[in-house]
Amino acid sequence: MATYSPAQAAEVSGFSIDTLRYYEREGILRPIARTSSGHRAYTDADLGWLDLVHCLRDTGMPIADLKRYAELSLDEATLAARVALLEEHDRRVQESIDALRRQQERLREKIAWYREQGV
Amino acid sequence: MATYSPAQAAEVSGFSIDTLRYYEREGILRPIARTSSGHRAYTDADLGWLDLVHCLRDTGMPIADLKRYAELSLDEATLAARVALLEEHDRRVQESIDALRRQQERLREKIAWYREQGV
DNA sequence: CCTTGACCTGGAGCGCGCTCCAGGGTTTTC
DNA sequence: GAAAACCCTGGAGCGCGCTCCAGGTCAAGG
Repeated sequence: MATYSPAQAAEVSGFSIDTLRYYEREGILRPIARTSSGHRAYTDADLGWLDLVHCLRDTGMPIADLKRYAELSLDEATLAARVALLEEHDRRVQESIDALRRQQERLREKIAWYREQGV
Repeated sequence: MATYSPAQAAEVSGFSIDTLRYYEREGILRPIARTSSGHRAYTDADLGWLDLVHCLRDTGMPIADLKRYAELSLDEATLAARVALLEEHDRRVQESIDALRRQQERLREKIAWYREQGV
């Protein structure tokens, strides 16, 4: 199995090296394997998880929730709970998309109104 | 013209009293009229502006941009610039909606994958 | 009158999510 | 074998957008 240096992991995942360390400290990443000299060696599994983390962060999941999800992932028996968590998050994402669209509609009405005033 | 106490303005606008004062300090609200005793008296025009502010904040416009917009509003001759600013913002809102939808799609694929694994 | 509650100001504090730094080891390149 | 590049740790700092506080003024009800 291939491993990745911190710089490579940052490159692939799209997070900065500092952010990767921060996530590890926060318990969002399980402790990353180390080389004999103590340098981190990220695995494909780590990068796969980081890919999901990116998706969840981009959709506004807070760090604290991500941490809870990561803790659940340590126990195989929590699969259903994890799916439930993702589905709950999906609902919240849908709500924020809807809210955004509603406000965008109001914004466009405002612009149209300006246009009518002869701008 | 009706006026509104800080508490009423907060009630109507949906911002807290502290936030209203903060916005005034930041120059997002022009200086609010005062009663003889120095208490703020918000006008209908102030509340109308706050309504737009709420829309812009809800769609993610930063405080700094809002301030620029407010400064433009002081000069009648900047109507076109203001509309341009709103349209630019509308584009950014559209982009974030699109990004959110793309990530939501990935999230749903992940959930579907879990489901296939027999959750 | 006196109490109660809303309001005032200037400035400090906070929660979030990073980001940066000092001071030190390691590994790669020439 | 020396310089340059990369990595380590613990902890401080930061940008944003509020939110709260101390210490004081003002106004309406009983």
